[in-house]
Amino acid sequence: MPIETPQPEYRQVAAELRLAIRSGEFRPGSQLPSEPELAERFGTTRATINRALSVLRTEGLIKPERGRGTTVNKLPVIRRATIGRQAREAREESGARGAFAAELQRLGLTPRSDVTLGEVSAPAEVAELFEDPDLVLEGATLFARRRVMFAENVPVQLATSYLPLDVASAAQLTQEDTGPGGAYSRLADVGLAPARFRELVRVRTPDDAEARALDLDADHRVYDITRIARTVEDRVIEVNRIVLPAHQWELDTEWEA
Amino acid sequence: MPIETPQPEYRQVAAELRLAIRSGEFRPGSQLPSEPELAERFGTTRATINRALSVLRTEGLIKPERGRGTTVNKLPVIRRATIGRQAREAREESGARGAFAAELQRLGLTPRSDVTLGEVSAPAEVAELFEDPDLVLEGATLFARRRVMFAENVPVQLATSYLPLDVASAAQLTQEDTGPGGAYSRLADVGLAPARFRELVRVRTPDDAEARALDLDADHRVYDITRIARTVEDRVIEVNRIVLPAHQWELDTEWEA
DNA sequence: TCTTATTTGTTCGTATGTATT
DNA sequence: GAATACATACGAACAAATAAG
Repeated sequence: MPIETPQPEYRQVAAELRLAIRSGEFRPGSQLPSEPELAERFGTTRATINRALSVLRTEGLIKPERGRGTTVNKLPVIRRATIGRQAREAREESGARGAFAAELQRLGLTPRSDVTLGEVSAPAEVAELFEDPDLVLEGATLFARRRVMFAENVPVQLATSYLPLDVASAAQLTQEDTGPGGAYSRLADVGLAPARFRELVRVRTPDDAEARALDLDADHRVYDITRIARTVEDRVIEVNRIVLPAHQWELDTEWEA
Repeated sequence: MPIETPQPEYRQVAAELRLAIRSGEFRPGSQLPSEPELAERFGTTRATINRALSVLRTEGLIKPERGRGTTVNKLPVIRRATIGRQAREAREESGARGAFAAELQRLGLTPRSDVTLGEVSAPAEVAELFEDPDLVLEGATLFARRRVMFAENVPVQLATSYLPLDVASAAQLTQEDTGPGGAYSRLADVGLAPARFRELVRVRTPDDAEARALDLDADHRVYDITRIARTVEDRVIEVNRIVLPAHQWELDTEWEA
């Protein structure tokens, strides 16, 4: 009979610190005691404390920084509505530009967004999703709108929208400002309104570029979301690759039977 | 200017081993060399190898076991359809009982499922979702159908379906076998067909019970899905809490604009 | 059943590196 | 430059699970 295995020391310490944070002993935004101090307090060595802290770091609860100390994170969990986020009402909610801004305004957070535009060579896994003989090839040229989105100046989302070149220019999406309602409203304006969507969600570790852009460690987890938008005629009109720090987001889907 | 920081040694080792696995040098189901052997091969110590392996373990790529050695995992990623999984056709697909069996049969995997039935005291976060004055209280009594689901005898899903007592008995869901089409078909039979669904998805570490049931480590990640089903009259008829090992599942959602 | 060897998990002590104050 | 703080690495030891005899 498998008796209760006592948890290893670094997990016990992690659990106690987790409780101390939740109970308010260490408040969001405040500093934890240094590792040597914690080692003293828990009667163990710095190596064990360091391992315990790295558990909480990976969970997104704290942010240890060399030379600076360890801070308790403060951002609340952001809820992302999967369906309806493309509805015009949601996108234009309280004057917000796009679904992201609306999501943050609901939490009282200040959104900001950096956009980079340009033609790119299609990654293989994106190209094949277009199901278009001219585009299936890896290396075909697509128009890309890369966005880095911030909440309170903390990066919380990466999104790269890939469009066929003709679509991008027809819908005037080669400009930075997509106007009220965002890119989907512009596509609708030229008769290319998205009619069907599909999202594939995975969880994985961030690659180097993502970790840098989102200020994550290599052992954090991100949602990797691929969204495919089609017109009524079933033409794939956009592929959007979205990366979200997993500990900062909750996905919310509603539908009718 | 922040020059390229070379990755730490344990990450370099992890990356090389990841490649070696993907390239086929170490095949799914086979054993990795022992830690001392790998330490020799990479010119480092066992401590560093151990840390590198724990990176790959957390990613779900390998399964180190004390005394036994380290095995390369073999289960493919399972795709879970969010919408449509409640459609009768999907549930009854190729004679399968329920959506889970259908998902696995599509991959050629053998499903198995253990069910535990009984009345339980409602967890607070479940009770409040029922929005029913008699049930809102923590500790109200609900009927629970707990399922542990296996693919090739590996546990890959936990699901606990909570129902009000009167609903459970009316729909005959207090019996183990829910018949063709599963529980939702039985609810429909008695005029309580679910009409609207909502799913909230989070990613977190498993608790002790989940880790045991799913054979996971404490630093793995799981999807924590809460599904709420309502009737046409908007009555919450079921709350389903689903736990999936994050590295084994992909979530697939399709919808019309 | 008992013993022994093997394998991974954890902890310690120490040392060094890197970033910040 | 010095002090502080976290990150990584090494070597050693022991614990716990397994396998082989």
